[in-house]
Amino acid sequence: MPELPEVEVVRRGLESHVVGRTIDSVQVLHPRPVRRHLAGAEDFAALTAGRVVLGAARRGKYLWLPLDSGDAVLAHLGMSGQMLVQPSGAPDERHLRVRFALRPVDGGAGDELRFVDQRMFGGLSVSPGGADLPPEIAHIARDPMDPLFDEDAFVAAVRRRGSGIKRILLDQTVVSGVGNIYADEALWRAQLHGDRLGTKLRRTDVLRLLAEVRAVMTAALDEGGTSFDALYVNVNGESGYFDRSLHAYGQEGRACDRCGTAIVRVSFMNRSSYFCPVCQPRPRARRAA
DNA sequence: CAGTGGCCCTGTCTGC
DNA sequence: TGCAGACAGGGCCACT
Repeated sequence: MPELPEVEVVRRGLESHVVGRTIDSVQVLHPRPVRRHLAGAEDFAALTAGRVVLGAARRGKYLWLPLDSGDAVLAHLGMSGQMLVQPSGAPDERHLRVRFALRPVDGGAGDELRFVDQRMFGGLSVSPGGADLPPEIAHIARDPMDPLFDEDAFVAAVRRRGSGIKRILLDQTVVSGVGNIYADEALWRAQLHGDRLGTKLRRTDVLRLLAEVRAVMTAALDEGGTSFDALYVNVNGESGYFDRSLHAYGQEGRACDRCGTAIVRVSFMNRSSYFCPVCQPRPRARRAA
């Protein structure tokens, strides 16, 4: 369940291990992860083989690798995607989907960049001319850790919307990189209920919430960064971050770390929301329900 | 146009 | 034991 901090950790790993390398050959082992590449798997391989990777960039949860052709490999990890660098010859992972053979450097052993994805919500595509910013994701807002993130615009966008603040946090066109876990954690820290309407929030509430989004992401990044030395991306729930630092997400029935009240779980958009019913009181009833 | 909710996908876990 | 169903969930898209 990679969210922004985990994706950033992956980006750093790609930056140090893949940037500057030449892709010798590409093998697509399952069509679904390249479904967004409409021209098909063979075209995907043809456009990436022989190219040099010039960088590793990220916006929100999207990653892209600018190539020397001016195109970019655009990637989304979905909820179970991994990018692994493995020695060529290492046994294939059970859910290996795409293999990029990297040209050996200085006569060293060859290795591979592997896209592994169990549930295949994620995927790869080649973005034509997308080296700077793939047009496919140009509509996505900057994330809260981006130096160019516009706080005033964020506050204005939130206060313009008649949806609950949690849904707004998850809307990639308002702010990117926030998923279900960090949304619940930030709302708990800011003591706001996710159903509070954007239009009814005060500027100070929104700014406090934004600060908490950044705080929880920064904490996760600090912890995630340390367990990543060998470019080993563990996205199967054991980042070490989950058990130690979560106050709300997944804590149903456990005492709130602030007031001791049992954390409540409710269904939300085909998933779950967790919150403290005392620290994060529901907004006043919104007519029939 | 803004807002809402369904769907995609597979592995794991729970309950009958 | 075996099977059905719930659950995990980001982002897209159809619909109101």
